[in-house]
Amino acid sequence: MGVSLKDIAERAGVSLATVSNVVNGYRPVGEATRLRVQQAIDELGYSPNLSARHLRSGRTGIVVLAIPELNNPYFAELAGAAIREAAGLGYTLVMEDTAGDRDKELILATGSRLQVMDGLIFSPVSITREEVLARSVSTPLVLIGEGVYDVPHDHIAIDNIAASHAAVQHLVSLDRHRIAFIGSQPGDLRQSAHLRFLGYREALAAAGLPFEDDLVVSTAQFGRMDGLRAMRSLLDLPRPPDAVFAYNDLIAIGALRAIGEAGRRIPDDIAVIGIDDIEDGRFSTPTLTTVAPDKEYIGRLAVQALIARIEGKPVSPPYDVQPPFRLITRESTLGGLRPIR
Amino acid sequence: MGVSLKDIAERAGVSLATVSNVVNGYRPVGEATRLRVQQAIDELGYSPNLSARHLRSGRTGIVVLAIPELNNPYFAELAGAAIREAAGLGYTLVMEDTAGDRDKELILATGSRLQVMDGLIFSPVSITREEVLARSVSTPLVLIGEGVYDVPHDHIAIDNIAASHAAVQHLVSLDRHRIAFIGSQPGDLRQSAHLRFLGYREALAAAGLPFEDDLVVSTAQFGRMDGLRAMRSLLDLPRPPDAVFAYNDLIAIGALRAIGEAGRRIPDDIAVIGIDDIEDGRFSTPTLTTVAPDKEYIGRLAVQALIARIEGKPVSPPYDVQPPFRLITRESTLGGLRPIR
DNA sequence: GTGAAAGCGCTAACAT
DNA sequence: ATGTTAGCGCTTTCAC
Repeated sequence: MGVSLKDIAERAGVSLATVSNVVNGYRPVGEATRLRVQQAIDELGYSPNLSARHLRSGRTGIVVLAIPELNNPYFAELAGAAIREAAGLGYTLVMEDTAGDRDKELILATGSRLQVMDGLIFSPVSITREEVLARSVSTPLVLIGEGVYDVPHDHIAIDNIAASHAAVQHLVSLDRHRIAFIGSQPGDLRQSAHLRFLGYREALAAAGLPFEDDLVVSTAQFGRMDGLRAMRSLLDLPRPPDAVFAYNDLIAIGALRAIGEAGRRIPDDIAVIGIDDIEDGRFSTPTLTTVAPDKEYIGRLAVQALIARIEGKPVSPPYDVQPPFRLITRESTLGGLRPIR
Repeated sequence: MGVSLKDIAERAGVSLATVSNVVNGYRPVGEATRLRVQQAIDELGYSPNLSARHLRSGRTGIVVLAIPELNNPYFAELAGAAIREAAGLGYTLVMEDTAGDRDKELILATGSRLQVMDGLIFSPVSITREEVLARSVSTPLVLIGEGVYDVPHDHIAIDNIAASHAAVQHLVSLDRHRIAFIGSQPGDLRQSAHLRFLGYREALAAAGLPFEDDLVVSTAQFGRMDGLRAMRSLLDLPRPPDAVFAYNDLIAIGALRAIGEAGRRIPDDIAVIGIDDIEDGRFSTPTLTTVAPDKEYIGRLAVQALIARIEGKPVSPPYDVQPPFRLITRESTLGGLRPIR
């Protein structure tokens, strides 16, 4: 094993507790003593054994961020912000890719793995509200995204209905009348798909446009290939849409490709909008109009809220935060060639 | 705290050691006893406290994967494979984004944080060979990528010179004579940029093509925006290139965009090839020709090698593995419209 | 096949 | 301001 507190204590001729206090600063230490101890630490190259500390204190210093797809740049960008924030607050963030798998999600939510982590930031997709409610462990839990609502935990998610409404409203303002939606889910899998669908219908209604079943396509996953396939089926329709609202940017990018392959022009024939503002969409051809949630904000806030709970700070009721979003218009709806800044 | 071994022991009327053996199977346990213990475990919902186990065993069960950019899909894809492999072998993988920062890399390599981790998988970019050699701690280290060579650690990296050679050779076979390279680094920052540059020169020489200083552009980072800017400067040349070999796919995608903005055709006017085979390039317009390293293989192998060292398995000298790569031709060099399978 | 007990390194309550 | 000490939950050696 490495150098321990005891080694330092002996070297500096002080007690264990004093060394601990120099390291952690829980109690004041005399200047002369501190210096001697610090010197011993430097000489011997001491660094604390976290397992021991955690065994003693009952905390591990580990928080878990569980997301459904590490491959999705949306989550990768969000995770980056979360990792930095956690590190800044003295915690280690471990990422867990659930792949949307029900069993994995259940294990995480009910907390069999809880002995390892102080808290969990969770973006569920397959799990139900009841299953989260049934959770018995007291490890703090912060939910992000729209998998589950109305549970007694901090929750951070953009207003999906409003965001979708804004997206579709943008297409309407461009005088599109046959607006498709890609990404609806059969059943309730991925709740946010449903919410975004609602926002879509709401905006259609507000614009006095009819709703057409044919123009809604569900997808198995939420990746580029799903968008490509869905768009192809839309293009095969007797009367294809003149605009597409995609559940997310990845799907939208797949749709862009399908439209291009079919020889249709964007946005002249078909305009496309997504949600997420991933970097791909800023550089695609054409560039992708999107609704941008503040990922940095979401990632940091989730970590802050979680750690506040872990450390017993807030007596407040669970937060329910709706982070800001904004419409970013680009070539896929506005047309033209708009050189990147 | 949760349920402990002691609770189980009392409930089942056996000793601590017996419960431990049921859980870990180090020693045989009588069938009847095992059953009683197992029942107690199930009833009380016991799961071992890892901090205690690790304190006792001197291991943490944590391995760290340190990469320079979590945002780069190449690393995100590789990380996914590594996380799964680690989990399968009973380890927790923690990701650390160094952002290529020298200080962060030094701390990681010299091992101040070592008490927390059993081993490190490291993709260095700013650190030197000497600094890695100077490392005093014995925590196993596996290097991936080309930051550092000839150090006494397992090392996994594609043959960069050969990969670059193959890429440039492909452009040559398309009868391109003015082939540019984007991503060279001033100084030795990111060694692989230098190696890919060497492969580029080698292929030019092999084809009997002259080397032109003007056609080599260095970039600050390795992202889409860097590729965009570099390509713009190339387009401003009196005699722009007729092909571009980019350090990676992200840069290549930025270049695609710049070429499109300038109204040139791909590949008719300028052909583009990258390295990495990230998903973006499979769906871009045009789709991107690339050299594909086997990311899944690299991620899994790195974890396997590391854990073998941690568990003291191999007496073998450090591996130096060159994972396979292959050329994937797409529209950005072949032209046409090639519908995605 | 099973039990008793030492001790991993640390923190915090209790002394001085 | 500093020291002493009791465990946190577990693995493992030594007994039986």
